[in-house]
Amino acid sequence: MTRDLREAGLTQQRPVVRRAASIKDVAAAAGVSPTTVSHVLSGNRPVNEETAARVRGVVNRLGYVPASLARSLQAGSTSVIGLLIPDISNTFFAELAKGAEDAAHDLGYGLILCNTEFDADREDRYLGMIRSRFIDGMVYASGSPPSRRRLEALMGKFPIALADEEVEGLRGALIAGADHEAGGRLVGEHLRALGHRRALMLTGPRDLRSGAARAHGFVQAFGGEVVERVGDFKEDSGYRLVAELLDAGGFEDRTAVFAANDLMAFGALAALREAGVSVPGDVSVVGFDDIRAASLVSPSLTTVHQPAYDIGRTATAQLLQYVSRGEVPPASRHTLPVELKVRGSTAPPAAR
Amino acid sequence: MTRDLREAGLTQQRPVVRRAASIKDVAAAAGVSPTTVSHVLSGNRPVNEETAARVRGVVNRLGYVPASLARSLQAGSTSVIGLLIPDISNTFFAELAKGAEDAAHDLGYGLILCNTEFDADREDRYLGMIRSRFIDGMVYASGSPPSRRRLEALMGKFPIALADEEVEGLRGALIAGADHEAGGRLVGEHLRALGHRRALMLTGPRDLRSGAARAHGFVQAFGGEVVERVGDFKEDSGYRLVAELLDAGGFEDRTAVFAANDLMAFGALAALREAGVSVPGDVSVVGFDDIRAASLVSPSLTTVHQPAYDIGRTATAQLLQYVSRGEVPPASRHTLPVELKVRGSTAPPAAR
DNA sequence: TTGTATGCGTTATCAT
DNA sequence: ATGATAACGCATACAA
Repeated sequence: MTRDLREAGLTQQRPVVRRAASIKDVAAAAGVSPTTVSHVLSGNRPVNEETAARVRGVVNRLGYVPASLARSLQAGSTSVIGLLIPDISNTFFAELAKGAEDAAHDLGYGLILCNTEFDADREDRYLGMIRSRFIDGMVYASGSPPSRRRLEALMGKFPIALADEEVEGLRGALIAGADHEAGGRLVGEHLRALGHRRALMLTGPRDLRSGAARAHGFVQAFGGEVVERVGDFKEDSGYRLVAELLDAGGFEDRTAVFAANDLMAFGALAALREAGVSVPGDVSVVGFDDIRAASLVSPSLTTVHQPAYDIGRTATAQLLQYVSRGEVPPASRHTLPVELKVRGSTAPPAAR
Repeated sequence: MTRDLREAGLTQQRPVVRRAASIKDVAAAAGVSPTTVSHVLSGNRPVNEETAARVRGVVNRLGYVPASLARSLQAGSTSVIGLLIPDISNTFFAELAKGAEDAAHDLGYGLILCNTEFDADREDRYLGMIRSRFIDGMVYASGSPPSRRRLEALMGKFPIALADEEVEGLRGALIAGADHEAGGRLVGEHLRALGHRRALMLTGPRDLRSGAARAHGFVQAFGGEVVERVGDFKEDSGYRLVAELLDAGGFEDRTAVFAANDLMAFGALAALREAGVSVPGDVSVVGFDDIRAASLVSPSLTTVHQPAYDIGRTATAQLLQYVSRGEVPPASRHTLPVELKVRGSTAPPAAR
């Protein structure tokens, strides 16, 4: 339903924006040079108080606002950076984005949202913004494999910081991320302490370091027998993987599932419920991320809390520290602590 | 924990970014004029194929990418717009942002994320981006009251579209939003049909049209006795309002609560649970928005689904339709349909 | 088919 | 204390 009020005469017809006042217009109206106007506004050099007052009057009267575009061209930087993420509607990335935006805003930078939907073309287009120097830097929070080579060529030439996800085989990067291995370890210890000995692990795509680290920490600390299945971090894949195993009888007497993220854990939960398997009575389920929904589902999900906000904030703040000085950030890693949230989806295995 | 790998010698020392190649550099290296380079790249006029090939070779060799900043200055527009929202970590706005980003991307525009945290200063700073013409337009999705006058001055002068929220007293705007009144009506009818006659309504801030519309539709369709309490759309206020009423005995024999958004409904749910009031046994609770968590809480929340993605997408697509032609959008309203999601938090009132 | 000159709006440099 | 001029990097009107 669309209603156009124009015909109702409720709005005046002035479709085309008229040219905004420029510094020249102000200068002419105030009887001074553009240089003086510039200095009145910037305070970069002393101006006679009377002259300044006159200029300010004209500025107000004309509603003059300096064109930041021209300023950027002259300065060689835009004070805008990009944030590249796969999916803003995933609360993990939304929190990360919030941290990034906060950090950017604090330092006077704007943030362009580059939502890729895991689409390589889209990612490429956004990476083009940094090559065309429309943005001063990029916080990159998506480990989608196709772009690694592209990223490699950019990094070192342009200021890029990695958030959350290490990209396999990428050297020399500034990165802020959670301690994935410790997270996996916490889960392993928790399940082991509860008495579980046979587990199913749902991993993320093979080429993501974070996933490997989670798996490694888990397997090591758990000590028991672990079967791995590769998913894609989406709810569907968690569902499918578990359902398939259940159907094929491959689940056997496994009593625990560790999913590499909460979404896949939700999928696993759904598959188990449909199959009439009780959680945590028959099988315990653990996720990773601690997105908001994790504490709301029933049973509530035991998971590893990732400091998404801090990851975004740290990556951005670190990046800007270098960007603001016109430098490319050096390789360094900022590891943020994780925390195991024990909730209702884990319990000791049922006695057999 | 921060580890700097620089000292480890793992990265080469080239801190400062060297000047990128410009069109002049390409022209000189190819032995042609900048004009020709420009035309080879833009295709705006025919160029001899040999010349063009030579130019392209140099472009590749030098890694030349046109500075979009300079292009924007010349063109008078940046192909970037802003999206102003109060809180990206609220899934409603995250979905809206996704829709906006999709629409912007489809039309070749970038989107600057302006997260205000309901902070007026922050909002002002972001609105400044449009005055300085760094962005070509703004999708405004926050009805925080302090800025109405500021907004009024901008609208008509700059391309702004309102998403989701009508700002009270603002005329002449392009707006895309849900059918709030119909939503309220659906809830009223639902509760009435279940047999409820006395309800508590938790509204949003007084000066938001959407809230008023929801309340109006609800009160009218419900027909019974309604007590209203004003909240601020945050979970806390839903909790506080209900807890206070419960403590003061003001809840009386009310059997239903309609919160103007899901967050407040969650708060209400928590307050009722703490007071030992069963939902939906003793009291039914209804929310508004249908954020992801609504279907996950226990009991799952009956609520009105708002098409957040569509709202963001529609507002943005409409705005860009005018922006791309250098026009200021005319007043028009795009009303998107809502849908009642009946879940576990509503039931007939207990017989007394 | 190609080149020259000009302008976009600002700030820095160099003069006065 | 103020101004003239150049430069940022590109696109285009005009000329050849």
